[in-house]
Amino acid sequence: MSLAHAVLTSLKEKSSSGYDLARRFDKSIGYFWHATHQQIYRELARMEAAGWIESSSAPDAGKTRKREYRLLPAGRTELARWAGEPSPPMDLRDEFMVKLRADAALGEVDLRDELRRHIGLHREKLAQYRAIEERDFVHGKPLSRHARIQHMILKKGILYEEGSIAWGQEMLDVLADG
Amino acid sequence: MSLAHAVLTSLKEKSSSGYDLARRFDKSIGYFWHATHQQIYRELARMEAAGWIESSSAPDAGKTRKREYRLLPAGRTELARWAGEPSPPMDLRDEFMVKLRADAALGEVDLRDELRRHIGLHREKLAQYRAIEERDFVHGKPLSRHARIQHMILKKGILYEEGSIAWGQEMLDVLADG
DNA sequence: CGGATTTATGCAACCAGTTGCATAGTTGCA
DNA sequence: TGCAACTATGCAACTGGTTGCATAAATCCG
Repeated sequence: MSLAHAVLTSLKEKSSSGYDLARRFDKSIGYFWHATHQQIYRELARMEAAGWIESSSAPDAGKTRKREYRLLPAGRTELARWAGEPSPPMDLRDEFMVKLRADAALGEVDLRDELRRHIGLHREKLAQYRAIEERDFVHGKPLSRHARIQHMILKKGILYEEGSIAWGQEMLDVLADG
Repeated sequence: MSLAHAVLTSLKEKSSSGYDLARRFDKSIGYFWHATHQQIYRELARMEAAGWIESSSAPDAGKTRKREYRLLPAGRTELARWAGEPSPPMDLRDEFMVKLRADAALGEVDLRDELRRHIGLHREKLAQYRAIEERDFVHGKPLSRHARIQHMILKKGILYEEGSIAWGQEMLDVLADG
């Protein structure tokens, strides 16, 4: 399971509350591993019970229930152990591909509008990623190892979105001829 | 949920036993939606209860328990209804990306061997896909709408594998400099 | 002042996917 | 003849992910 370890990584970078983690997730590792706030709270509770992290009322909590979670040495050890293990290659699960195949078999469904919508979504994400790239990585100055790895992770996302857009255009041509 | 509809699509193409479906799954739509034999048998039972498919002892069953499942009109209607609904864009869930990020944060994990292994797996899949492409789609003769759509689905897979290989090479350079 | 939105946490129920195991007939082969 | 491998189906238990809901304080804004 990766969610716990993704959270540990986030906490290594910065001690945070569950809420902050949930938001930061969507803007970083979330490109490759999405999680709802529910899952994150559940993992935090488990990991605290396992002694991987600890928590206390957040410094900026005021009267709220806000808690801050911090990585413990046992959590760091566990993260390193897990990172060194082999991982299965990503498996693709694309519902739209299944629908295309259904259309191929039935020949009575018009998927062009839906495909155009998807291309639009890919364009939006690509624009977001490019904005982050320009802001964080591309201004000539030399980058740290940490930053170069993060840049490559972002690039993987950019590559995927670009590929999806190009492929979508071609698919649109095929559906138009039908 | 898509698994049921992926199975319906397969049955539209050809009435089959659960075992055959499980094997064909890995060689077609399985690129974009993997399923174990367990899941498939469970879906078949549900769909038969719902009246979407029917079954009888397979013609070539002999003394075995082998059953053949067939699509019913209600199943075809359901498949068309579902295919016309909007679908969420695929969400990426790549464990290796999470590990890379852990490495970036910890700076003590060497992921180069694992990355090389992944590049190798992508090359293997790419070779498989290319072999299927040559066998089924590329011999000059004009293709039906059905075949052109299937070809595009395969191309999506090819594009993904090619992108992963190229990206992996670049990532290897970044990890080498560390 | 008061209602809408945002921050922040969490329970409970459900659903989908995975794993381990059991069963039973068929085929290959030494 | 016997046993290993393959075809074929299925149950039960578990894990991970999703959805709906509940709570509660802070902040925004007319």
